[in-house]
Amino acid sequence: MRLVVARCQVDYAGRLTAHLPMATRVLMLKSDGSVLVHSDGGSYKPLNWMSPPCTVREGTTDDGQVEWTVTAKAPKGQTPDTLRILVEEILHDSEHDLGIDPGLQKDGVEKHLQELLAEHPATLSAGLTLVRREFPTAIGPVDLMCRDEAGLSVAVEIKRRGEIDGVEQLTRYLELLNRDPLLTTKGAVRGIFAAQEIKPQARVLAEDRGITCAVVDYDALRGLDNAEDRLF
Amino acid sequence: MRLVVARCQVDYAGRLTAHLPMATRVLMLKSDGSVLVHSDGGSYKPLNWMSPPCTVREGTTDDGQVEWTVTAKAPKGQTPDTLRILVEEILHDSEHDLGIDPGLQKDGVEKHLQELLAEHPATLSAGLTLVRREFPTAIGPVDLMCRDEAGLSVAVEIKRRGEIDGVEQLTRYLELLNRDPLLTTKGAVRGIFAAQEIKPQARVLAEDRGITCAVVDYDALRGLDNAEDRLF
DNA sequence: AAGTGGATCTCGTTT
DNA sequence: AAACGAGGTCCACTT
Repeated sequence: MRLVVARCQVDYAGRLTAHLPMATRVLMLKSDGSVLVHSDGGSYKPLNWMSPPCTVREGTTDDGQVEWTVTAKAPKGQTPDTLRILVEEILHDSEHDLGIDPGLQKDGVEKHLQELLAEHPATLSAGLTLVRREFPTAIGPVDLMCRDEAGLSVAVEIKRRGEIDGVEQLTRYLELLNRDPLLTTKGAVRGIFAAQEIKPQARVLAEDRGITCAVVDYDALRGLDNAEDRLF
Repeated sequence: MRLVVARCQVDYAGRLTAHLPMATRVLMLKSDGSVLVHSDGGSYKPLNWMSPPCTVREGTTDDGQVEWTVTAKAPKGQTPDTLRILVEEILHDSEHDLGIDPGLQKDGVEKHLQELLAEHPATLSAGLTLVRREFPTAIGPVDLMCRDEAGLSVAVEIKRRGEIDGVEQLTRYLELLNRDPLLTTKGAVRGIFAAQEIKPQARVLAEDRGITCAVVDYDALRGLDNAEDRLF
């Protein structure tokens, strides 16, 4: 990774043509050949860039100015995109060995949602209390096992996006759970399908099978949680 | 703009939660408070980031480690997104004054002409039909690629003011396009140089090279377009 | 200000 | 490998 701060002008030709007038900018040259041109503002998107795979060629113009030409690997039969950086003055230039990056862990919302709903099961249905998280069955753990005011067992399946396969999953769980005499003493196990967003098809299927749909307000739950944290 | 290379760990909580294990990365702290965390690879998208408006607070943990907490301006009633950067070791740290950036030029006026002519290619030459806009070549996209009544390919270069360099540009495109057997089955690719105003020198050069000049009546084209809009 | 559609989209997952 | 959908989308333009 090479970090350069320079007065430069940038021209891009590819799907579109674009031009950056001479000004001071940050150039990030990654070891895979990709180049990012950033200004001091805006969002995470660079003013201009070249995505890998691509190659950087360093040259000089007739005037003796430094010129970087970044050429993308052309898709077969197509023409390569090019990024031309004309450097007027280099204000900073440093090279850094970052090593390989272990990469981003997206602790999906699903897991966080499960934690939050385990803390606040009553938001799903009034009077609901948690029995345990990750309640084991022969075909995998049920996200939340709860009990309602009437003492009935309630199995909760949590998804970020509620789609048909999630309903199928919960249905299979309910099938198994309803064979367990310990869970059905007061009556059949109820199912709640909880998600931030429930697709229409999934909702129809769920309701057809007597499964309750619960649209979860993630932000509200987080707020609820934070409010409690502040109390203690 | 502050550029930092550091061994750090990053945690994001917002629409989703995400975690970056301890590793060496580049941190870009822009003057609007926004922060970008980049690795040495991937595309222009940072591993993690915080978009403006947001604020950075520099603190120290109980262990004495540097910790940056970036907090987004929360939408009303909602909980703010946060980005926590735990810094283990700083390998590079520099501050740069970039000034304001003049911003990206995405060829604008010319673009509208291109749209209008793409809608009405026959105004350039009777019987002309559009094949595609921004037809790609190795040295940049041809504004319009068309076909005439005889089935010949026609490359159209559009300028607001037609000057010599525009003719040179179209000449380069034609040179490349005429090497493509798919475009030249019925004969050589023709060129049309279209502009609101064509300078005499450019006209001479174009005609010398067998390129047709077309003076575009911008107002008439707009009228034509509006008339069609009224019909449908 | 809110909504809409495109993007040099990027980034996953599925087919 | 291509196709499809979602995104902490971003971004410009419209209502």
